[in-house]
This record gives sequence, structure tokens and C-alpha cells, in this order.
Amino acid sequence: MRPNKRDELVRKALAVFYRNGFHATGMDMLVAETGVSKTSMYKHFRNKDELILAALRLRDESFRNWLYRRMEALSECPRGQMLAMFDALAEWFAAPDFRGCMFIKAVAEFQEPEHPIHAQSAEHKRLLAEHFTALARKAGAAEPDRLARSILLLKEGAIVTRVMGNAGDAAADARAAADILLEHALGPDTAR
Amino acid sequence: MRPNKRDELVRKALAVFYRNGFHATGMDMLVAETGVSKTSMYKHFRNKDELILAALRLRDESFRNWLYRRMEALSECPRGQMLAMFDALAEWFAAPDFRGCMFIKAVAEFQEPEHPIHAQSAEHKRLLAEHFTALARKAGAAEPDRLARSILLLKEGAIVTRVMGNAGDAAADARAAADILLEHALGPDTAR
DNA sequence: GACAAAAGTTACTGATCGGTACATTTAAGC
DNA sequence: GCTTAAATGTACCGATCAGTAACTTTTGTC
Repeated sequence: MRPNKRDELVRKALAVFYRNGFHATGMDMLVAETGVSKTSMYKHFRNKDELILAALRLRDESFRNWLYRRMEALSECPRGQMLAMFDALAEWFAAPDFRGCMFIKAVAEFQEPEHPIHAQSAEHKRLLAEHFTALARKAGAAEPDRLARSILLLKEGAIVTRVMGNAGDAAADARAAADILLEHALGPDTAR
Repeated sequence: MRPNKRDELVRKALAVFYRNGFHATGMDMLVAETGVSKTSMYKHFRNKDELILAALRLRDESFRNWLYRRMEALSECPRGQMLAMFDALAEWFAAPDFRGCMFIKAVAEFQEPEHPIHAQSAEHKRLLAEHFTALARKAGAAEPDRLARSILLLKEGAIVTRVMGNAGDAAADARAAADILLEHALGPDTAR
């Protein structure tokens, strides 16, 4: 069981779950998609839920990694980075394989808060909130967690709105609103 | 086929779908839950998708009806009503059987935009946007649809955040943010 | 009360679900 | 090269999936 084999299975399963949903994706489809046999699949993962959890762990790590790096690339100061998150969001929205937030979808399919899949999805959002609270504190907000939470409300709203595919550029709308909230919490932008 | 029988089936199916999800709820479970036989169920609905669509239609109508009435009960002016939406949201969030937005969940399970279930869920959000654009216009906003969209971003974000069950009162956070956005778009509140 | 149509039930279909028993192949250690 | 254990493949499990054929009961009309 070389370590990269399992990772490859998780990577491929992640793509199928993201595209197809969790309940709608059967183990047979995953087996067909990954080219591995069913027994091998169950050697790597005790059951379907564990495969889903592994996929979500990978998604959490790679998504947050990508988002944070993108924010840092687009701006140097904490305030600018929070705003830049919406530019990163716009890039994500424009990707041809964009299918919404994997964790929102996971929670939609596994509703009981005690369910490990639900709990792990919630953890992803908690980690995001933590990061943004730190940014808001660095930016000098009087109530860093309140500011972070309102910025993230706009982020989640933008994702959902984009998926529901109605009029308007959700990322741009969210960015404009966030700009107003930042101005209100921190005063006029002094950088640059 | 008395007309109220079908409605009763839709009402009960709606509750099960809302609590349990769409793919995870089998027709056998619905048959057991409603007390009707399987053949009768298929006399009323050609297939499962049609039953889901009927449930979503009912949900759309009753939810928007409830929300609009609640907003009107809480405030008389358009601006106050938009803000009151978040108080209504808080009431919804506090309900013991709250399970998030049925349409967000439906879109999460039926991802193809062409799918009738997806399309009908998107329509619900479109109707909400229409209503809020009208309110924003009445409130005197320079760009009514932009204001409406940003208010609704906060609403969707609050629902998702509440479902992901992390710290803070999502409805209150959203309300506070909306208040700032309204102030920015309309100036200080002149009513009352 | 006769009769026709609608609404109901029982019992079943083939397909697919998540998961496994068991035989076979591959690869490493000596 | 022989032994041994891990990795894999075949072929299957009972349960459940959405959906249906054939038959019985209920209901409204005259």
C-alpha cells in the first residue's frame, strides 16, 4: 500500500463527489472512475463515509491553502487581503468546473450535526473564521470577530447566489458590500 | 382523487424531504410515512422528481408568504421591512425543526442547472430578489437591484452559517451588516 | 341497486445500493 | 528460488432503489 496510491484514490473520488454529489455517487461508479477494484477500495477505506471524510480533508486543506495564498498574492495588508478574497472568489466562480462549496453541499446531504461528515464540514468554516478574525484584528478592528463574521456572511452568500445562478455578479456584489463594511469598521483606507 | 389528498401527500413528503434529504429519502420511506400505498403514490405523481417538484412548489409558496407577511407585520416602511427580514430569519433559525434552506439543499443535490428541480429552486431565489428590488426602489435607493442583491447575499450567508452551526448569532450579524449597507445606500433612517 | 370509473392494495420487477468471501497475483525478505 | 504477506480481481451477498402489473375496494351517477 504505497502512500501515493491512497492519495490518488482520494483525489479522484473528490472530483467525482464534487461533480456528482455524495449519495448520488455509488461505490461502483467510484470504482469504475478510479480504475481500481472494489476490494482494493475497501482495503484503503473502511467504508464510504471514510472515503468521503478523506476527500473532505483534502478539499479543506487545498482550498484554504489556495485561498490564503491568493489573498496574500493580491494584497499585502490585512484589510486589502480581506477584500481580495472576493477577487479570488471571482476567479473561482469563473472556473469551468465550478460547482459551489463542497462543504455546504456535504452539510446539505448529511444534516445531523453529530454526523462526522457534517462536523468536519463545519470545522472548515470554523478555520476560515479563525483566519479572518486574525486578519480583522491585525487590521485594527474594534470587534475583529464581528467584522470577520460579516465578511464571511457575504462570502457564503456569494457562493450560494452564484450557484443558484441568477442575475448579477455575486462576487462583485459581495466585494462592494464588504468594502462598505470595512470602511465602516476601520475608517477610510489609509494604505497606498 | 379528492384534491386535498394530493395536497396532504405533498405536505407530508415535504416534511420528510426537508428533514432527510432528497436522494436519501426513498419512495418506500415516503409511502410508510404517509400511510398510503405505493401505487396510490404513483397515481398522484408520475415519478419521484415530480413529487419533489410539487413539494418545492409548496415550500416556495408557503415560505415566501410567511416571510413577506412577517416583514410587513414587523415594519411599515420598505426600509424597515428589509431590515425586519433578519428578525424574521432569527425566528426561523430558532425553530426546533429548522434545517436550513430547502432550495439550497435541492440545488446541492441536483447540480445540473438544466434539471427542473435545480431550475425551480433558482426561481424561488429570483422571486425573492424581485420582491427586494421593489422594496429597495420604494425605499428610494439609487441602485435598487444592487442594494437588494447585497441584502440577499447577507440572508443566504446567514442561513448557511447558521446551518454550519458555528459561533455567533448569524441572523443578528447579518442584520447589523444590513443596517450599515442600508445606511450607506439610503442615508440615515428618517422614519420614526 | 346497477354500473362505470377512480382510488386503493398486494406482490412483484430489474437495477443498483454498500459491502464482503475467497481465489489469485504481485512484491519483498532471506 | 522459496516463503510469506500485502494488494488485487472475480463474483457474489442481502437490502433497498424507483417503478409497475393485476386485482379489489370505494365512490359517484342514474
